[in-house]
Amino acid sequence: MRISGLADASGVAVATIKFYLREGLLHPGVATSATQATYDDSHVRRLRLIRALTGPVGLSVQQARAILELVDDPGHDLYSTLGRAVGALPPTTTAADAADPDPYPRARAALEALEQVYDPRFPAVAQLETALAAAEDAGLPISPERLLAYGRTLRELAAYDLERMPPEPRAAVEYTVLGTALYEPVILALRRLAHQDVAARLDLGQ
Amino acid sequence: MRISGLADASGVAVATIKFYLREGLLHPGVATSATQATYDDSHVRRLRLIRALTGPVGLSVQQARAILELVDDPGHDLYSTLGRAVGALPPTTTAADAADPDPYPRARAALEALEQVYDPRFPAVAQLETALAAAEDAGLPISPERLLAYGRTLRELAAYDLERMPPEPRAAVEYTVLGTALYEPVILALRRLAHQDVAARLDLGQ
DNA sequence: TTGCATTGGATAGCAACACTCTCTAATATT
DNA sequence: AATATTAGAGAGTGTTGCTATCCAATGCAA
Repeated sequence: MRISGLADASGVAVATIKFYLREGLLHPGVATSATQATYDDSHVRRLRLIRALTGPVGLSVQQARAILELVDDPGHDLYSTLGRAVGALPPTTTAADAADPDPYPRARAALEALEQVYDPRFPAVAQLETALAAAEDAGLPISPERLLAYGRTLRELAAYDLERMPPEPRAAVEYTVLGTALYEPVILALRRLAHQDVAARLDLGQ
Repeated sequence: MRISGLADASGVAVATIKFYLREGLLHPGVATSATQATYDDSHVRRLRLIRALTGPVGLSVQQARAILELVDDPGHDLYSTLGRAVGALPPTTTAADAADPDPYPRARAALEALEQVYDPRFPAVAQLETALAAAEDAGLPISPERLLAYGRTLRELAAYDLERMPPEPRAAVEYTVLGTALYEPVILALRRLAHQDVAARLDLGQ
């Protein structure tokens, strides 16, 4: 398959495919001459993945590249690979000042209350801190009880996810990394729909 | 307080405040002369909210304006106000073709399985459909069982949220609209941390 | 009251982003 | 032989979220 065939098969414009090649999101085809290369099904699948990440998931090209690199070349332990995947996902946070003895007070309190194992260098800790601070700044602070309720519920979901992890390591990394990214929009949509469902029942009951 | 005082009090640059005024995110101060206006605490609070929405929550200026307008001027029923709020939130989806008899097959199946009340015009339905289609395209389809598990759990969380809704209508709208937007990053961060916690315990157990 | 600082308001500029277009020389295809 | 397509590189485009510059009017301190 040549580039125009790949464009047809994937629904992505030739110019855009060339852009992804240049940006290193898509592996090159096999060159058959100075002006020709052939592409196969792996390119079609990869393009679908790229479009899913840059489209519905809302990643930038940079973030998508980071995720794809992790899938292509995962580390050996799940814990740190997950950490790196989350670091590539929005919202982007900057590392805390090394001199600060307690850079994430809100997040630390929440995680201690939940009795969760965590590493302060893990990006999601900073993300949690930032999100909690933002809610506070906006005048809607999250109470410890609510945080506990949220945390417990989400931990159930996480356990559900990891119980269903494929046994083969390579597939496991793909499952966890892509699952983190791809399932988040589903979770947000379901939460929004659940709110509306509950609100509708309340309105009807009035 | 003049504009430079507002800048000091909020930590937002004068030029940026002017930008928000122009864009209609921030209400004007009270003009005291042709070249002077005074700002008060309501402007400081609003700026904090704007920064929370455009920063950690990741909204564009356009989206933030839509949310703020809803908070300023809510409708009377919670259900439709929530609908409009979700419509302003990412991921943005386009309306389905009116001719299509079943524009959201995946979302419909999920919501029917969950026995949830929903309106197909509600933006989160399209968001769910898009997210489910993206997961499929990327090669990680979400099984009906998983969707059911996610949906049930998130419905519990939604019920928890609405139980704690303030009684006063105006405050209720602010709570639901801002809570939808502001708490989402918290939920994502908690989910990511829960995954890592579960993964760490698995690694240790090996 | 003189003179420097600040203000509101308008306009222009800028850097990042995700493409998209154009061009060229080398090949394929017919 | 004529036409189309390709890889690869570079420049151009439209959008976004500020940021900088200017101006004339005003405030305020000496």
